[in-house]
Amino acid sequence: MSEQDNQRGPKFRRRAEARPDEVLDAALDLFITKGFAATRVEDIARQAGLSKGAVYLYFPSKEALMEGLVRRAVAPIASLALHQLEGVEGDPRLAISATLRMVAGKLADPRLIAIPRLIMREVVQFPELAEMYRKEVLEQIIPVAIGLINRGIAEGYLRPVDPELTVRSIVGPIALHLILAEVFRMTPADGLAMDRLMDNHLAILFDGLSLPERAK
Amino acid sequence: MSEQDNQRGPKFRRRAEARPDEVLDAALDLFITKGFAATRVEDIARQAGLSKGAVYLYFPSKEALMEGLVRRAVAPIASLALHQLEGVEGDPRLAISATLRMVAGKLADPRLIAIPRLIMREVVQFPELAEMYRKEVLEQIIPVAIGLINRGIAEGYLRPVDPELTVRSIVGPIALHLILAEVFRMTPADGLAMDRLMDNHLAILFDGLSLPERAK
Amino acid sequence: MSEQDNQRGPKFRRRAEARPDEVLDAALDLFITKGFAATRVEDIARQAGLSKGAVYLYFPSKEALMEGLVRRAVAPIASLALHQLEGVEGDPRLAISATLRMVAGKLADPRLIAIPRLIMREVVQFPELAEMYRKEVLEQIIPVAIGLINRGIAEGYLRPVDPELTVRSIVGPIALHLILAEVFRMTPADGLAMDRLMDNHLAILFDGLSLPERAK
Amino acid sequence: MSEQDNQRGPKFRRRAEARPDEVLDAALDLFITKGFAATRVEDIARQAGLSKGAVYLYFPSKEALMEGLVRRAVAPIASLALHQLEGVEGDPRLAISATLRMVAGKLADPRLIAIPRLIMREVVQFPELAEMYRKEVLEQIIPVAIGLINRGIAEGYLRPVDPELTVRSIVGPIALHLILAEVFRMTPADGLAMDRLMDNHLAILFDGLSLPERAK
DNA sequence: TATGAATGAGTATTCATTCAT
DNA sequence: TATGAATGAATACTCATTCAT
Repeated sequence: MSEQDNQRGPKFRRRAEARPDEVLDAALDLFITKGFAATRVEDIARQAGLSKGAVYLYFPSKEALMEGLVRRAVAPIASLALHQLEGVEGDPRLAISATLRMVAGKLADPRLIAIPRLIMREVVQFPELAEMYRKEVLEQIIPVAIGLINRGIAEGYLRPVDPELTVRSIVGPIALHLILAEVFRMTPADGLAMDRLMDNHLAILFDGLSLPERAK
Repeated sequence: MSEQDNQRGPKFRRRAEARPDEVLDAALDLFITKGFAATRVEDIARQAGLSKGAVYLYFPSKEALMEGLVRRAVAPIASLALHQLEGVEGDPRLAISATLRMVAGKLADPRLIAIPRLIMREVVQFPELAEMYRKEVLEQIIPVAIGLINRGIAEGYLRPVDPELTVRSIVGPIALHLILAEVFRMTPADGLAMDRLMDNHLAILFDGLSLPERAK
Repeated sequence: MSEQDNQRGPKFRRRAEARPDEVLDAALDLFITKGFAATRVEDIARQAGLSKGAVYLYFPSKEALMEGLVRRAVAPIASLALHQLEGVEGDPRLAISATLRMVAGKLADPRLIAIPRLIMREVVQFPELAEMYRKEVLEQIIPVAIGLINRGIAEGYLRPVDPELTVRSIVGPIALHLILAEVFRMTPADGLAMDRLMDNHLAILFDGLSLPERAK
Repeated sequence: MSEQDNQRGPKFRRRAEARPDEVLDAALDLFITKGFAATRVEDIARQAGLSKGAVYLYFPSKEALMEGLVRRAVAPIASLALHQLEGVEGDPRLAISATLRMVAGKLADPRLIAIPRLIMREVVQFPELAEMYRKEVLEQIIPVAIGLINRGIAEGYLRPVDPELTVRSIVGPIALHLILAEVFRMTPADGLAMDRLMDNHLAILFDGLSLPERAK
């Protein structure tokens, strides 16, 4: 089999083992761009550089692509934040700041918010995917965060808040910032400005919006 | 002929005036429950209590239903919050608290979050609807909120923050709370607990998560 | 009931008896312009100045409109030519010329070719209409024409031709001229030029295309 | 696996190369038999021996079938008559006779009149098809016929007639004969009798209907 | 493995016809 | 008579999935 044989593919054919991943990449792109329903399997195939029939060699159905997509994304995302939060000592605000800045950085990467966005969009069609994401990602990360907050409270760093609800206060502003940007195209004049958002958010988060009354 | 007679009786029921609204109600229900693509026009018709053909008397296409839905929702939502925020005097934190609690209460009503949820889900298919929502709702409300924050800063109530980004800090936690609940079925053990969320959120928002160092 | 009552109709409401005819006029117009299948009953109603439902007061179905159309057209057309051809004496070529010129004139009137054109177009859907037209129009006229030719032969005016087939030679050129004009938009540079066609046609018809060999 | 196996056996038959042509054959049959509007794409598919979906592999729409039909028919028809008329020498009446008899024979073949009949019927829906037929067929053939007539006149074989209008006199009787037969089921007692028609027509065409006055 | 022709279930939309008013 | 809102059968077209090669 000569070089000519590779005519219509990418420069060189990837090892077959990478195929399912290429299909998932293509599917993710298109599901994000056009939604699940409006994406044709043939589009995915073409974008992945193989034929419609071949997609079915790797995934038994279009729905299986969705599941595969989430399944693939779940593990690395979960471990990502855990390593940041586990085993930190001292002032938990430092850990929160650092982790949040790291997470915010990651989330600005379209490939990484893609999965939760996809789930948010298609949750009515695929409720089991939301559940999987919850179990594999959220329920791994949130308890760690809660533990951190609890420790912060116990050690006198943090006000005695409800840790579970406080997670919303920590992450919510970033989530809303991204939604406004992605869904409604509303960003500050200088773009996504994630750094400025984080500065502003962390300042308020830790020290509050109220101006300390000086002359007390 | 009594009222009961109209229940499901004759083949032809006559113009109800409210028909378009009934159709939109049905469409909203189903679009939320199943998504736009998976909802059949016939389902909408049945749910609205009329025939498939009749839907087309009021709306020229399935897409027009989506547009009609957003268009109908846009005006009242916008005016809702504006009346809360305009013309308030004194400590803006009181206005923010009151408005936020009101908004949070409204958003717990499924009919009201329905539209933004729908837009978030279908934005790739109907980007113009997101834009309409932005113009008619978000760009009406947000500047008022920004104005309030600016006044609060000027009058010495609030820390000198970036008002535009601070809006994310004010509303974000509520948004995330709702997303976790609606999309991922993650609520506190006692349910949506919106009141507790608001208490916790406002405490942090205004006074910060950090415990004031007393004995310093 | 005052003048005001007539608001939305034509200047004054026609006598009700004329209604069916108005409906047929409208139907003919539209069937010719758009074809039977592509014409909506509502279009006919609107063009006739009444409501969709009212059409069904006069005609039980859309197909009945077609039938009514042909039925109405049949009688006058038939009698038209008959009066020209019956009881003429002397050289039948004069009668043929006169009648043909008259017929050609009539056929240039869009309202009059409309019916045969309509039948030609819709014959597969309504074969019984073609049959009706044949019985009521063609089989009335053609025998008279044949009789005329036969007399012309017997009296030594005409060559001994097949009268039935000769009818095609007499009328065919006009038919083709109209088809080329109507269907394929092919007319001489100066328009339909029906007079010139008739002159040319009759010259050939009676005296032949061949140049008489003079010097014989 | 024998030829018989393809009769109607497996669910999937494989690319026959001739598929588009088979689909057009089926479409022509049905369009002629039932008209364009009354023919369902599924009927065409069944008649062509494949599935509805497969039709759309070859033609993007039902209308494209019409266009394909005319496009396919156009070239051979045009060249057909041209070869008859071009380059003939001597008495043009011989060429006219021969060509006309040939054309008449062809037109008696249902497959060949099918296209012009179809165009005549559907011209209001598809005016561009009539135009295509005019350009590709009529405007190819008619000028050649006109040239032949002009030569006949110049060489003293024919009377000085208008060549463009004379084409109607040459072809019209055949056209009308076919219309009477096809549309109105009016044929001579012995059937279509095309030969007798041609004899009668050509006799009149060349020598006229008038009996030469012998005793002159 | 890989292809892509073929299948056929599924759905938005149209429009003749009905009927309450 | 007259209206036009309402009905629902009918149909073009799409696309996930299959399978002969």
